[in-house]
Amino acid sequence: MGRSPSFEKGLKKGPWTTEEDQKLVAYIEEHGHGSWRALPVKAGLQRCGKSCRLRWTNYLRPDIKRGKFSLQEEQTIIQLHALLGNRWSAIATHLPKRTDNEIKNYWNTHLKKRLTKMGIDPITHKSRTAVNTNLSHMTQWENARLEAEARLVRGPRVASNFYQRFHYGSAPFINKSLPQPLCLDVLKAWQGITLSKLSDLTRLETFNNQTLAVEPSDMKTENPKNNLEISNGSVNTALEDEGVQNTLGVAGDMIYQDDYLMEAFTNHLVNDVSNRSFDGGFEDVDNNYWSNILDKLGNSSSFSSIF
DNA sequence: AAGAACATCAACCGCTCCAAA
DNA sequence: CTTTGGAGCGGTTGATGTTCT
Repeated sequence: MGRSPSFEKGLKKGPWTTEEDQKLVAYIEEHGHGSWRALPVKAGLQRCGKSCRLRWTNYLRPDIKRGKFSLQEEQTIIQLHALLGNRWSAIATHLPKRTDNEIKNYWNTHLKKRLTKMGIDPITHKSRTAVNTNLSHMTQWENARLEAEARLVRGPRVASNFYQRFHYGSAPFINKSLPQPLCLDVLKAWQGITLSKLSDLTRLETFNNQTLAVEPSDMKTENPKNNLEISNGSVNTALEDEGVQNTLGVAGDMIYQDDYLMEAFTNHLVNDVSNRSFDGGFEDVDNNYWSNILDKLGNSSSFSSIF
């Protein structure tokens, strides 16, 4: 837009000093930021408005949570990234008190590398290892997701439409007068269910005395695609008794761990929506679709009963 | 101990979006 | 409808810190 770079106006660049921070905070606390462009002069800062806005939104704002990301935050980022791609601001809206910049940095410096180490393409979220004896039964879910993503990621516009239509309900065919159940709320609901059910599973380890082949540390950190092996049929029975077998995605003799289960659910969701949208147009995916899933999640959390 | 290599993250740049004129 | 300019987004840079050789 032809705005002059800050250096042409003799404005300061680089790291902010404590004094500058204090000036900015003091001004905004008293007057609000108002026009960012006008703010620096009023606040007595030799900075461009853009620099002030960035400093405030990414660092000085009082409602910012700093420090290490929790496991749940990491999971949320990975899941949302699988769904939304590099739309950091959209991802940030679902991580309270975290900034898009922080999430972006965290993804690039930690999560991306971790996924790569695990053999997962951080862009497509596809497993790089075609053959893995322990994962062979996951192929169906993986394929379903890939097919769905392939349709969705034909171009940024398609992906963008997908997100905007489902998240914001901004498409003209959606009745804006109704409250919009959000697809990401569905994901959150599912996440809540799987996390609670994993607590059940942990309890079952001691209940059954036939331990699942997993250490607590494996359940939460470096290897989300580790499987929980059921050591014998009695555990299966116990799971059925608990009513969590289907919920936890038991397939054959395996149970998917929480992270993978979340991803599997996302895949089902993307696939289901994608199929509907291409078969009958986006019009088919409206409030009722999300309400329906939320209802089903409230009553039953199995894949088969939802999709 | 020293310097090279790598990791982290605050900050910047260029671009797009969108409301207002 | 077109133009303008403010705000925000995502990619990238570079200063600084940490680890490795």
